Amino acid sequence: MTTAAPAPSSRDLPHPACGEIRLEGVLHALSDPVRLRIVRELAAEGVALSCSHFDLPVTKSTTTHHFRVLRESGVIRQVYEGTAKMNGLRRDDLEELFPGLLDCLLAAAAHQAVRHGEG
Amino acid sequence: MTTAAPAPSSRDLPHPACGEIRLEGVLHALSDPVRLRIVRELAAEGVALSCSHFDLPVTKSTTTHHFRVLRESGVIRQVYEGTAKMNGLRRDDLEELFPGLLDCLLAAAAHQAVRHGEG
DNA sequence: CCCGTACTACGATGGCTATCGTACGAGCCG
DNA sequence: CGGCTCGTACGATAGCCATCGTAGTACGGG
Repeated sequence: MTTAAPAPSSRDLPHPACGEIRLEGVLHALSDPVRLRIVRELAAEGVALSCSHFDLPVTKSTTTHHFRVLRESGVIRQVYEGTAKMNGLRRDDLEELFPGLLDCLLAAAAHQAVRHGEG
Repeated sequence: MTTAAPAPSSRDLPHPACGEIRLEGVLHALSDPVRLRIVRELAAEGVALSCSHFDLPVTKSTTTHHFRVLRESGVIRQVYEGTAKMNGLRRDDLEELFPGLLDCLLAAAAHQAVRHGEG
């Protein structure tokens, strides 16, 4: 079977190990409106999404930059799938490192969104 | 009695109203190690502390800067008291705006501190 | 094989920011 | 008053960072 060897594509991306994820880095990543929006959308959909799925108010170069910041801070995991790059929240890792934090942050963001229109 | 007029000192500092506090700003404020440390210490003590109470690895100028960032982001409240400037967490305001967030962040910071020595 | 789509890499740029040093203002104490 | 402590203001600096445009790579389909 050797089903344990995925290697669907030769391109793979560097992710921080759980022990390397820093709270300050996570907070910094989420302190940008564009990135916070990305994370909120990922959480809402619940599944990995391609970069092109998002309709962001910045160019594609900048979008790439934001996704990289999220990946390098440990917030998301990125995997190539054909030409698409799928982005998924590292929910389990974050939950283990900072229990309850992600949900709390998402709730806070939702709370704020309701207050400032954009329900 | 007109006990409602404090005015203990002519100097008072501008604070954001609750409606002006933005989650992104709070996260950005807490994404700096020095500032996160300040907030953790304020939370641990539970009372307002003077700037000079903290033993930070930066000069006094920089300390002033960090306290201002915390105040302008809505995380702390600063009040002069004689020559000292007392700093207190805006726990109630933050709790109303982002329920549970502050405690969650503090727990995450504590969790990380345990993991990376400094228990 | 050619093309289109998805994303990246690189370089430039302007703005923010963490840091410092020095000089100063505000209150307290002797 | 004179000096002390606390904290600020201002200017400088260096580094980071969000943004863009252009050019390029990787993959899949006709």
